[in-house]
Amino acid sequence: MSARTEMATAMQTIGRIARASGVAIETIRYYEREGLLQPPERSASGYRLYTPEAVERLRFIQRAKRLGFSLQEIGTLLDLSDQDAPSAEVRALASDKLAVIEARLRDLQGMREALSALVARCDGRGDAAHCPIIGALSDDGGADDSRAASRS
Amino acid sequence: MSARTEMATAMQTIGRIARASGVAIETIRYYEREGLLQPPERSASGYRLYTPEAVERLRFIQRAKRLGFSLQEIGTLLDLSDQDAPSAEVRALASDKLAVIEARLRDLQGMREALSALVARCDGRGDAAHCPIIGALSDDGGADDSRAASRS
DNA sequence: CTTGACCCTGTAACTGACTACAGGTGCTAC
DNA sequence: GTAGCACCTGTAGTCAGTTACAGGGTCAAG
Repeated sequence: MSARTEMATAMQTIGRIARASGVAIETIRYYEREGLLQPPERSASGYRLYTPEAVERLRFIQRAKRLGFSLQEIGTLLDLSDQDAPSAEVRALASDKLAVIEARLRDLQGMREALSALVARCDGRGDAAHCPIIGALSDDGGADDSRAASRS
Repeated sequence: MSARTEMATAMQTIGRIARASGVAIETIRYYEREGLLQPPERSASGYRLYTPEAVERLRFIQRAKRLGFSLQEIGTLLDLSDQDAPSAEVRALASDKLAVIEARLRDLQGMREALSALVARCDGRGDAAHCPIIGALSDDGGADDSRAASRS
């Protein structure tokens, strides 16, 4: 195989595509088990032999992960892409995920607000008994601590 | 149960404090194993008997969870509170957590922006091969994608 | 011919916060 | 006196996404 013949496009072992993609070897095998990568060819001795497309597929997975897709969703995305499904399905998946991310954002914004209000109210002097943070966690609002409410 | 004797402030079984706090029985036992709740008294037959403060402690845990603290951190918070430690330590824990939440928020905002840009670019017509979402995940190279480049 | 780097399979460990189950005892009500 | 809950301990399973072995076989270099 000197220069580029029409044949095999320089098959690579798992270690090479791991380095090329930045995905660990074990993770690549895991993705294969999970069905995100179709089983590659094997050499006579059983080594996995990948085409360069495998690196692209791994990069696809990494990008989708960065956008917040789970591996399962990424599997679906790859299937849709492989089968050249209607792009509306891809869009639906993406906008569902967007909605989830936005919900999570609202959640976290609530946490941030509550927490920063507490941090602002605590000057860091005195001790925990008088700390507004502990106070807020200990009891909802200004309820006096009497046992009047005990009822089950 | 002859009316209220002077003694124990109406000790409750685990099932009752579970209902009163909204925390599942198994979870309460789990918190005990994890050291968030100190082991309660036991009846002669070995049943856990809780004081009403246990419900408050469980509510503390729930509130802290809602603010994004891990159980381990909540354990620390409870210890600080129990030992009446300097409130600066509580404050430090809270502001560390705030920083983590803010970092996570920035992360998610990045995801949201990237994803909503993609969703906006896909009109849901045509098929996956021409879907800008798939395109963006498949290859960083071209936002404007000309077919020329990507033949693997 | 022997290192030593690389690859294989299969299975277990890890994190965090639970949740479930098995196998048993105690309590309450009819 | 017997259902049928509530409770006990201890262990194992769940989710997601890896990561780490153990115990081998393969390959290129010296």
